[in-house]
Amino acid sequence: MSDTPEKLLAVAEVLFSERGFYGVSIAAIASELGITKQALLHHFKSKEKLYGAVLARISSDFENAQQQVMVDEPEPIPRIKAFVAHLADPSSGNVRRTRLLMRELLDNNERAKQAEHWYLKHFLDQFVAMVQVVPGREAISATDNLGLIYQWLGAINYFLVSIPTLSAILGEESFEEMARSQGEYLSRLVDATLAQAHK
Amino acid sequence: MSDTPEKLLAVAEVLFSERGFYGVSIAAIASELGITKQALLHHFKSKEKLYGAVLARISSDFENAQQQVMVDEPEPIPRIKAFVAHLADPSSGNVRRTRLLMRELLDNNERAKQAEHWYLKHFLDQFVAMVQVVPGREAISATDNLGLIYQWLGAINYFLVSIPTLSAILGEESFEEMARSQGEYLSRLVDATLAQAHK
DNA sequence: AGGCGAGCTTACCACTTGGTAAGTGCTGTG
DNA sequence: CACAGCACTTACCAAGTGGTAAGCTCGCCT
Repeated sequence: MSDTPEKLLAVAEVLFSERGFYGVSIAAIASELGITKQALLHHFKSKEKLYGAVLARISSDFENAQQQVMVDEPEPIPRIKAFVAHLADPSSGNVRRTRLLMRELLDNNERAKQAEHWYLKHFLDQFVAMVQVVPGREAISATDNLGLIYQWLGAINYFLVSIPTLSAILGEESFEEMARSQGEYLSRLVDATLAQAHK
Repeated sequence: MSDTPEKLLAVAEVLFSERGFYGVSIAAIASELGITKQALLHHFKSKEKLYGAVLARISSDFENAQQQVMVDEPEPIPRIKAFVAHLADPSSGNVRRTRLLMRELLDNNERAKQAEHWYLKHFLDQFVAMVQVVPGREAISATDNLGLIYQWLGAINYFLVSIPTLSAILGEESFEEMARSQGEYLSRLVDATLAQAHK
């Protein structure tokens, strides 16, 4: 077979995001790939390390998107909006990545308490820097800016994670309406929270 | 032993919220309770049913809190703020409940796709009703109001779920600063998003 | 030609999983 | 006193878990 490691990680990402670390066996991932469990263990020495490689891939994807928007959009506020819109875009793989990161957020204090490097630390630092160049926010502490970012990330991630449930309880057409408006909701959220910041 | 069912559910809630449905075995829950696995299976016929009972308990807790705030606080906006503050209060058991519900949100489309009654449906309906009585929002569609609520819930839940991670990456003192400001952040979020709503 | 390591495979391991079956002791109630 | 039913136990099970050990085949380098 000899799939590329990229292919292995992509499949593992899908399964881990759908069922979580404990919910997926290495045998299940291997079977999805059409290889044996031991072939998978041959590439990544353990299940933990495979999972870690998946996380590292996601964090590097996010940082690339961040660099991209820094180049594409020079104005601070439109840049933030563009980045928020990218993170919330369900047509990218971000729904899957968001689900996986949410699971990691829930599990990591059990499994990786001593791992001092949190995968998204750099991503968050960059995000804070993006907010701190907005006129009027330079004087605001990094912690307060992070608090703001967490509101945005919370709104984005909670919606993405809820998509299957919302779709089921609202019905297809009501959900579609809500999903279509989501971009506008988020844009307004960024405006509103940035505007009233000078408390 | 003959613990009350309440005690069994409380312990199961703690474990499920920490490690998730797949991460906890019924044997682990039973051992934490000091009873045998089969004693636990005797009360709740299966692991699924035990988990369902835990979820039902949480949703009834939330609805009770909702009824309470309806009585205590007659003014629409202060009522919403009080309820948001309650949900975000880490000193209540809400951190645990939020974690569990977040896991359920991630897992339920796998495990309970056909279960037409979503545990928090009534909670959400009530919440929409709370927003719809705010002056100026009566004319706004339920879907749009739900979109707003999802931003609040996202901000609250994402922060609560992130507490262990944030505490680890920021350090204890920076995290404490952020946590102390959290109530104020949320109050401003509600104000800001309600204020600019008349698009 | 010989050796070597990458990339597998088959065989196996101890352990845990959720769940069943059958029985035991206790506490009513007729 | 008999008997029903609740709460619980021991004994067991098939299926799956992550992981190890050892061997096989191939291309590549000396």
